[in-house]
Amino acid sequence: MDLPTTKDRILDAAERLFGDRGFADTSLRTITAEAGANLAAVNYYFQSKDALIQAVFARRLGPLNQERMDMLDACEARAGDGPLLIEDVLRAFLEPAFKVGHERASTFGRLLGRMYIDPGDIFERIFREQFGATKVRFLGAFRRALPELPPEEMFWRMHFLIGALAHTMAGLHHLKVTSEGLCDASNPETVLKRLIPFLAAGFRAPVPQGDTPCDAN
Amino acid sequence: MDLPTTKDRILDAAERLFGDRGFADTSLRTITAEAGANLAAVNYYFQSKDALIQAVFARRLGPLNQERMDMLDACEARAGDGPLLIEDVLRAFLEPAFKVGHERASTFGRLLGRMYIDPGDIFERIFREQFGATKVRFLGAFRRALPELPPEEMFWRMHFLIGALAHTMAGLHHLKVTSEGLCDASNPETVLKRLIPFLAAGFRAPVPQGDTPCDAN
DNA sequence: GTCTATAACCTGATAGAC
DNA sequence: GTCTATCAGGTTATAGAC
Repeated sequence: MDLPTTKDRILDAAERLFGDRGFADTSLRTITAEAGANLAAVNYYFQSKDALIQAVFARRLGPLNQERMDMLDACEARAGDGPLLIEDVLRAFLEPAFKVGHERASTFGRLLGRMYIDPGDIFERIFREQFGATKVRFLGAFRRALPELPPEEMFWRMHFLIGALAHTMAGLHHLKVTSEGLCDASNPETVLKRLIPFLAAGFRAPVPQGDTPCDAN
Repeated sequence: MDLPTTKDRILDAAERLFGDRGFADTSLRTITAEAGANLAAVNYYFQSKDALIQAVFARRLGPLNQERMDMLDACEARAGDGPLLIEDVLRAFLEPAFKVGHERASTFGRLLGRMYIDPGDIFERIFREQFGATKVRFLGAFRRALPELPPEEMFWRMHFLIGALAHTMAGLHHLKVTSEGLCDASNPETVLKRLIPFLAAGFRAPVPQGDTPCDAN
């Protein structure tokens, strides 16, 4: 077995430190020091700090979103012409995220959660490049699972879903402190078993008044 | 009517810029330039950048959490010995946040959303100092509204609630883009009318298996 | 590929004139 | 209270030796 390359060690260190402290607060010096690499190495392998940030995300987001699609494929194959269960769609979207968070000792989990909130043009681009196809596929699946939901309401509920996901992944430590150790998230399945029913019930909630339903015309 | 003081102009500029770009990415020079003040003024009125960040939060969070408590008081007075409706507890927690976000042209809204995610010891302290009493009061109210919910599950669901709130406030622009302009949140009541039913249904969802209910002994 | 050295710049903070 | 000037230190990025 080969030792990890310098490039990989830099990516690993960056992933952990960005997740811990944020992007602006993590210097290339800190990253290369933790990676046991030279400061100049980060400019040799990547061109700039921004490019390093992009590389950190690209390494995980490609496989992550592929797994989401695969799970959704399996869901739809199983459903055939029958109804699509909202719980299954939610699991296809959430489980790969929590699994990669857990595998990487939750380092990438914090990072993924932070991506949705942190500012900067980089993230707008990362989002467009990495999530475009995923967004379209899941939007369709959510609509198929809940056809009576008006499009506007669907976007809102997906927005709430993203919020619960991002904060749950980024703030698990926060939860442990607040609950005085009662809540433990060392196993991704523990989180999913609670998050999926919560969100499924939210998605199934009656549509608030004043909205035009999909099939009103 | 008096013009805003230099101190207030600095606070206003800091509030806006911190919300837009984050804390580490906003320099004191940028803040004082936007405020039309001198760089040294920020160290004259506040002692340090950290102290300025704290002041920005303290100016709004005190009144915000007081209003939450007041609304909860009114809820509980109305309920008397009867049941407490989860929708009312949620509104007491959410409405003041969205109202302050809207009044301030959503500048403080983005900032408030970011607070939950951004790193650093400052925020842990802000959270402890500003939210301690609020957390205790609302935990009690949520328990009274849903007494059958096990404590662990309650913490999880409050965690999901915070996530939906934070991301909804911080990422409203994101939602507008994703929905291609379909979703508009210029009015706080519009958001609440969608968020409260979604979350209420989530809180009322059946408890997942394997949990010990409150009244199991 | 990996290093040292350094350029060019930005940061928060402060001293001291007015 | 408000300004200029500056300090001391950090940052990214790069040039060039090995």
